[in-house]
Amino acid sequence: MQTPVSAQTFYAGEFQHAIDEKNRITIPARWRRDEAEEFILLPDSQNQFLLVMSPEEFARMSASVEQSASVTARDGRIFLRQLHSRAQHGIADKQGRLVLPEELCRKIGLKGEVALVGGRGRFEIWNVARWKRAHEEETATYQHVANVIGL
Amino acid sequence: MQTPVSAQTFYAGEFQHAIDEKNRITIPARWRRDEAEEFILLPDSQNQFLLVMSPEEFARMSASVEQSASVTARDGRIFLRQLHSRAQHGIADKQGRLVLPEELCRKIGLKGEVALVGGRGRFEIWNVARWKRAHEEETATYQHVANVIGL
DNA sequence: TCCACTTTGCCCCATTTTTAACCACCACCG
DNA sequence: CGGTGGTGGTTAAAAATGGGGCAAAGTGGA
Repeated sequence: MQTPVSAQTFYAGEFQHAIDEKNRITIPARWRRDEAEEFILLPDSQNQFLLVMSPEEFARMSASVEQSASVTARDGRIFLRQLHSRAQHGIADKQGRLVLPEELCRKIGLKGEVALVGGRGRFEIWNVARWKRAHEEETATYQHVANVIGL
Repeated sequence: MQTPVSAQTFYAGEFQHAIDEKNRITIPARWRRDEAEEFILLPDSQNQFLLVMSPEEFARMSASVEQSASVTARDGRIFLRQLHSRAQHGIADKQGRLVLPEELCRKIGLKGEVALVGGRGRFEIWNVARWKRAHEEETATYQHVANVIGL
């Protein structure tokens, strides 16, 4: 692997893009690494949003579950089984667009406008309306912590 | 990392500049390090002003949250999530101007004239009117503390 | 089992919109 | 007056978007 954990990709910012009738989403140019990049698509446990990450990041995530002290070996196995069956491959086309399977879009409610939310090692794709709602809830926590650490 | 904490950049002073219709702000010449410098743009938790810092400084900030004893693990996670999604990359052009995303300007109310306020490792960009108000409030506290420590 | 026929995915091209590089001026300060 | 720093506009490049067409894969019937 070329990227050590400490140099994890950082997807900065938040974007709002269209998703067209063919379920294609343009990945922000600043987030692109190489042409025809490969991603793992993973709906979150509540089907609220779609997690997108590199195969390497996915491997890291799997590994961290296995090593977690707070999860029993049995639960870990079951979790990983589901994790792998829920995950899908996604490949960006030469225009830098990610094509999403029809069913995923329906399940998560991705249509028209979607929000792309950056993060460390991964990013999320949301239905815009739902994202705004979820975002506001988190803002309270954000402000609280910001005050504590003086930001 | 090349810059040790002790050699943190210090942006001295306070400037008042125009922001043009393309949302470009000239960074004071004295604050410039290299050509086409890269910054992280982070709105403060109340959207009162825009924090600008180097990627290194941002990494330091993230790390300090993770290590803070006064924040629970869960709150820390939520905070970091938001921190990373709120932050944006900004690159200065060859004239030494920072281009701000349209939405950030709207959210924080940056238009026409803005105030650039220096600090340790970072600086802030304010709406002029709001800055003056906040500044006056702070001046009282400053004088009080100055008297206490004999400055 | 083989041959239509439909469906889906992928690739490429064209258009519009946005972003970044470049150039030129003005104004202030030494 | 001369250089540096700040500002405004123009041009060129890149990104976002939309649609068309070919090819491979899947389906059903003879």
